[in-house]
Amino acid sequence: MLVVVISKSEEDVQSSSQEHQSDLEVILEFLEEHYRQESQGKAPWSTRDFHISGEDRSHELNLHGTEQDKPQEELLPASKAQRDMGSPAKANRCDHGTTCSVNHSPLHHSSPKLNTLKGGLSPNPTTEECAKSLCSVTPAEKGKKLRLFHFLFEMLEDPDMGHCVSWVPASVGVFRFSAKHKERVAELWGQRKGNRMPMTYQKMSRALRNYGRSGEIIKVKKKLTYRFSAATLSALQTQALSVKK
DNA sequence: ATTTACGGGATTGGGG
DNA sequence: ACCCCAATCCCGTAAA
Repeated sequence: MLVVVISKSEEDVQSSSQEHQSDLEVILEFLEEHYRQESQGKAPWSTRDFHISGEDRSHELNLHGTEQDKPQEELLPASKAQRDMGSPAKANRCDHGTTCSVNHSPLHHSSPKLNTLKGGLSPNPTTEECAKSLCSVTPAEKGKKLRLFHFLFEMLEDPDMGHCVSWVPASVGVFRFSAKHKERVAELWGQRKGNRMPMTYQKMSRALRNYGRSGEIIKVKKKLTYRFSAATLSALQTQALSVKK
């Protein structure tokens, strides 16, 4: 396992671009966490899952997270004005209500679907907390609220939101907010929750940090960057797949 | 020196 | 009434 990582590192050193360097840092973060969990005898994912499929996927992906932000920076010029207006979501892109017509990823309307993780939960039993929390969250069925990490996953799977949040290439489950549009994600989150007061990135990121305790989402030591735990991610992905079918 | 992002204790609110 | 816990508020600190 270490061998794989080392070879990856060398590759990054060779390419020596700053972006690759940053990704490497993220990967190292991931490794540390992995090691931590393993040393507790509770590795929630297999070495294979992490290093092979993860790395392989990274080579397939041709995206560059930081680049993604730039070309579309001005896509949402109205977002601030809309925030001031009070009920912006409906005017802007779909707030996942019943009347949206934007082209969506298959996951887009997943608030009801993602909320039924129970059915699609992967049989990965090692992280009991995660399994428990994911299983217990079936808001649509039970009338509970949508959870923040479901919402974020939904955003991440939505190509239309790529300029606000996006997966970090070459690192499994790691995602990054756009510095310019992070507030937009928070806004949408607040709207989805039906909050009276506008949600902000600051508040949302605090909620994100709270996930650190349960291990559902872990902060990466890099600006605006977080990582889904493997268990959470696989549960969400499994759910996504079952929704697709 | 200033701005932005992070960290975390305290509080709130909904569900069981 | 009480407990639990995710979400939110708020303020201090770190980092760019």
